[in-house]
Amino acid sequence: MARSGDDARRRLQGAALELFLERGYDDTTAAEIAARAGVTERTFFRHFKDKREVLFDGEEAFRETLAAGVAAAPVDVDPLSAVLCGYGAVEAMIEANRAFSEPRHRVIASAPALQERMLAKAAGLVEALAAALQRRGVEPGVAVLAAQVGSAVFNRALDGWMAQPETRLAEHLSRAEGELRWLALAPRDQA
Amino acid sequence: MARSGDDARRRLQGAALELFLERGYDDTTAAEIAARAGVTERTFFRHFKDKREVLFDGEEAFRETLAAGVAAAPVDVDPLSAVLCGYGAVEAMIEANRAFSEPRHRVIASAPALQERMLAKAAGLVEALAAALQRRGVEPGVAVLAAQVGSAVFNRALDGWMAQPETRLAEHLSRAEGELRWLALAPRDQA
DNA sequence: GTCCTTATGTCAGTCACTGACATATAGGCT
DNA sequence: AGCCTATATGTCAGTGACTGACATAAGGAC
Repeated sequence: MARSGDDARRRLQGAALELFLERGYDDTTAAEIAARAGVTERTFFRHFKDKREVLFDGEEAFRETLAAGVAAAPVDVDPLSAVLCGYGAVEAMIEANRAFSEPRHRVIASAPALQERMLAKAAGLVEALAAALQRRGVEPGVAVLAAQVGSAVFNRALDGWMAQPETRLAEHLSRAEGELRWLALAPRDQA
Repeated sequence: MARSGDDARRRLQGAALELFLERGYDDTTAAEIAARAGVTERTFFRHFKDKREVLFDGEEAFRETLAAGVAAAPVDVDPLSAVLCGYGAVEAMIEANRAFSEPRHRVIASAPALQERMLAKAAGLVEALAAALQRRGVEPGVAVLAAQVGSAVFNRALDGWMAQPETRLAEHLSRAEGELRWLALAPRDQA
């Protein structure tokens, strides 16, 4: 009955997404997810630290790619640009997963508990970005600031891309970057 | 036995903070908190939606003050400055509560579940800021971006203030704002 | 085949949290 | 005073997330 373990893991993720879409997150029990995946509740909690986590797999790989992207940025660029380089490195990853992340996003948006976890994951990414910046010699406090600002820019780009998927993510990113620069150096404007 | 209800609420918050400091968040049960406050577990959950929430009271008032600060900003200022005006409006509130928020912050930092809730509360503040900006005529997407960036600046200021409480929060704020402007318009720099 | 590792099942238990119902108390009304 | 209503609380039973301890089965190395 026990083969690779990764099979069960994937079945659990699929079953969870299905059930969350069908009945909603709160009305789905871990035991039900496990049953649909053909395993027991205990196995569910061996694969995932808690019920929320079943929707947040692969965030570690994402974080590492992001940090690698920052590390790979040209030595002489400013911190914010380095962060945006990091995000550039994960664009492909994101654009490839759109079909899966769309329903996932809908589920997350419907359950406060999942939104909380998403925010925690995002904070983890910011932390990783800041750490990568520090390795480039950026002062810790400024590194966190740059990482958070970069994250905000990326969020803006993501939202735009969700609304207009026909335009490339990279395009949305540079558009958001432009908005940031306008915001930051427009003391005396307004539409 | 039932007087104002607010008494019990305050006792619960005090008991929770004490116990979390003594034994840690995870090793403290809601029943224990209730017992120390002289009420039952059921009463605890009548006052607070869940165990985490006992440490996050008053965030609603904070959010409203923040939004009011944005609304009260001069009509002609740019979005980011309006957000910083909002934060300026809560400075006094924060500086006054330092004695209480220091141990609270320590507890939160020690428990992942509490950090998650804190992030959720911060996201709520950003949402309120963005909504306030929209009421000033700022386009929704840009409003969220400005709110997040402003929040990042304020976080930076808060960290600085925690480390150097002898300097006023306002001073840290304008310092952080300077760092942001440097970050956003320094394509071609680096220390 | 034996042995070891790993994925899983089983079971009992703790604790967060909820709904339903009973009770007590403060304060207003007559 | 006596009554009445709203509100804070107590009591109790129940669900579901999550954990620790122990048993078992399957795959690979020898």
